[in-house]
Amino acid sequence: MMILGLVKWMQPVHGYDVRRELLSWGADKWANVQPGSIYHALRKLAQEGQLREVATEQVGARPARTTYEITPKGLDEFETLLRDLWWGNQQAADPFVAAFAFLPALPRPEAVAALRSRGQVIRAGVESMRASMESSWIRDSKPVGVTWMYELWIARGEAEADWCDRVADRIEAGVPYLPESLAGRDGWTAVEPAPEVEREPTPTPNADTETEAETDAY
Amino acid sequence: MMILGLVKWMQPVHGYDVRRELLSWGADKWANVQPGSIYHALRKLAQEGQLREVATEQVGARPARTTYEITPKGLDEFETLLRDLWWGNQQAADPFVAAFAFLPALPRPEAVAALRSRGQVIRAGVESMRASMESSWIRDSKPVGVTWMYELWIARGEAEADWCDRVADRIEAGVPYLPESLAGRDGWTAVEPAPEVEREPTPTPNADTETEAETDAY
DNA sequence: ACGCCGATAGTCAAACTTGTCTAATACCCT
DNA sequence: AGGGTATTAGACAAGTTTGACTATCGGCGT
Repeated sequence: MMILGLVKWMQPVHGYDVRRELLSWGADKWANVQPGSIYHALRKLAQEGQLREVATEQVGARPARTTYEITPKGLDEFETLLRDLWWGNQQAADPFVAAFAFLPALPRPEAVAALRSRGQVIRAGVESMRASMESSWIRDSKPVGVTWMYELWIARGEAEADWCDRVADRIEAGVPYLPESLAGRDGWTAVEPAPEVEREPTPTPNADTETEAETDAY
Repeated sequence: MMILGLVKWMQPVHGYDVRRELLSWGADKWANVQPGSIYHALRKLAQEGQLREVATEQVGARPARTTYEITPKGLDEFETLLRDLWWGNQQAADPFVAAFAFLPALPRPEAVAALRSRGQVIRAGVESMRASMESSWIRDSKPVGVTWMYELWIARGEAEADWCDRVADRIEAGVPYLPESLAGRDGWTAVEPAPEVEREPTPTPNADTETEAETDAY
């Protein structure tokens, strides 16, 4: 419950504020919270007694906005939730890994190309993060934790980019996909060769905050 | 949709088979596919014409089971889906990062302890993965891709564990959370000191068997 | 021979997410 | 002043995921 935490820290807030803060953190990318979910979450939390409605003002004929603040019960819940996340160790779901599981379904040259491209994209992302980490804007207008988070992403990114290259090399070298014991087995026939259009690293829209280096990619 | 791929490779299958295969891959952890979703997915895919119902047998008085196989349309869809995932680069949502964002809400000593513990847990996981990678069972009864996936996890894990230690050191050293420019600002008051119950590193995650993960809500 | 346990196969309602829509106001540029 | 765009707040329906639940069959220990 990110949202609980945000309310705690921005008290009292209305949904729109929460939404903006989340987006400014880029949290829609790394937490599973899209703007659309916020209001529902707020209402549900309020109804569970973890938040309390504090006021409902209306400006002109615009939608009325309701401000919330956290209740002791909510604080409590936040605390345990936070601790669970800090102490617990859960493996995040990664769509790429899922796709990688189907490695043999892709023609070798394409797999190699994809991995190489991925490696590059990741490295570019790492670079751009490193840059914005050093930018003074981040450095002295955001809590240090933000920088540290960047460091984590960078570390992960580097590890992953290296892995991409390593694996690409192996695939290129023709390492067989199956151990001999299963050699005959197929069903793992590759998908049609390739869609002739050569792919370029999909231009991922990025850049929340400034530092708009169009060096794309996360 | 992983499931399409699985059906392609195990054709013809019924839901339960898919479920078992997924669980045997541990895919409920790293893909977002819980057993409960499978049947819904199958029906939806069938209804969209990407799968075709092939038979419905019934053994005794047990629930009837329906077997599916993939259609050309499904193959097509799978192909593009697969390529999107291989080429696209999307940042996976990570609950820990979300929690880390609330760093200042935790008393320093606890944050340090939690990070250290996390580092250890991750290292232990890495070790156990390394072990099962070397085990002959994996080596010659599973596709090589599996080993490579382990390598990825190991690389990531090592990067992350190091990061944990680094950050723990800094927090311990008392590095301030906010830049001076924001020094006065609070609202980031830490949560109650600590629930005196000492936490222990969650039981070391074992690579090929179950690992508990707790649900987070928003 | 009998009861218990785990595997088999799948259903279902509830919870959660998400993208899209509305509709008024503020801002900007010429 | 006028017209276009962006911002402000939030509602909503549709789609997905999930955990909990059924009910049967096959073995295994005793």
